[in-house]
Amino acid sequence: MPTTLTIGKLGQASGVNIETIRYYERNGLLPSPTRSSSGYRHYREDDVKRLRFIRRGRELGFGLEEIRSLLQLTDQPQQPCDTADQLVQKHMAEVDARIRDLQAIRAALGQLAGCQSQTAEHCRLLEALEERDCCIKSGHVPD
Amino acid sequence: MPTTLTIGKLGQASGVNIETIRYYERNGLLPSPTRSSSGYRHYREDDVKRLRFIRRGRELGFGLEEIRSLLQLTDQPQQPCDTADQLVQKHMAEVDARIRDLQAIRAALGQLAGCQSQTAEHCRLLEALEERDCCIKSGHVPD
DNA sequence: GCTAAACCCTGTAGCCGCTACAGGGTCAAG
DNA sequence: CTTGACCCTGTAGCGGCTACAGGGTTTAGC
Ligand SMILES: [Zn+2]
Ligand SMILES: [Zn+2]
Ligand SMILES: [Zn+2]
Ligand SMILES: [Zn+2]
Repeated sequence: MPTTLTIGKLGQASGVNIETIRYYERNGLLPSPTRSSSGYRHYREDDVKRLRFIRRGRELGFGLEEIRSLLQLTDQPQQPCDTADQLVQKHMAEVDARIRDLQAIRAALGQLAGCQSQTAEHCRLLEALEERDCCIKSGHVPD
Repeated sequence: MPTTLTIGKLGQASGVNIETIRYYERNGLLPSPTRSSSGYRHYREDDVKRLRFIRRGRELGFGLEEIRSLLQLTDQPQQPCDTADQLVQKHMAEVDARIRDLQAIRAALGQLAGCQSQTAEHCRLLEALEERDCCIKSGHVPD
């Protein structure tokens, strides 16, 4: 049982791509690990936890800056957590807004699906995008 | 009533940002317009329509490549429109998937909102991201 | 001991769809 | 004739990765 991990093992253990791990290091989300004499990175178990933290944050849709401030908070357990809670609220509102936008898009697409025309001339989608008042408004029905 | 438009007027008429118009031209979505002797772009009414087409496509969430192929189709009214219809189906499935993902995120966030703890140590969000079995699993209730 | 595969390193560039400059030239109103 | 609004090109940045190229290192098998 090794006490340190190479970047490949860390990737496996955390479920994060190797290139992404290096990217996080460059961006200061993951501390620079110790290096072997030949320059290989060597990680500790803590780094697995930290990476998994980041990954779950990403899965919830948080941005890297938000995750950065959450990570900072975990290092100071006695600090008040209202910034974290505000982050949840703000993010939840954004998610709600995106869902609403997508549902509007989805509804519009539903109107355009199931085109009966065979040709572009009276295609539902194209008429809608061109704002042509043909089949939809004038009641023309394609063969 | 001018027969040609400068890029600024085109932007106003179409609701598309000037920089975006030039970007579309670079990417071949909008044909290169004629130029005045001093190099200014001069657009025709058709270009307004084309830009509005692109804008509505974007509002429905289509990518520029998809819009490019739809634009091609509008120039050939006798062509079959099945590629357009398949595009709608495919895109609608993507939107549905995206909505489902966001709803899962939204539900997870709902569980994490309304944290009662005052400190980071027992913050709902942080415990969840750290996968710590504290308040949630062990039933510990913060003050 | 040697070779081949599997791993690691740095640095750079690409993805999408814009947006924002910097550093110039041009045109119209007063 | 100046001022300000417009226009031009070219380049770089956003977020969050991902994919090389072109090297060096370690490890397993023979
Ligand atoms: Zn029609
Ligand atoms: Zn159709
Ligand atoms: Zn707790
Ligand atoms: Zn909290």
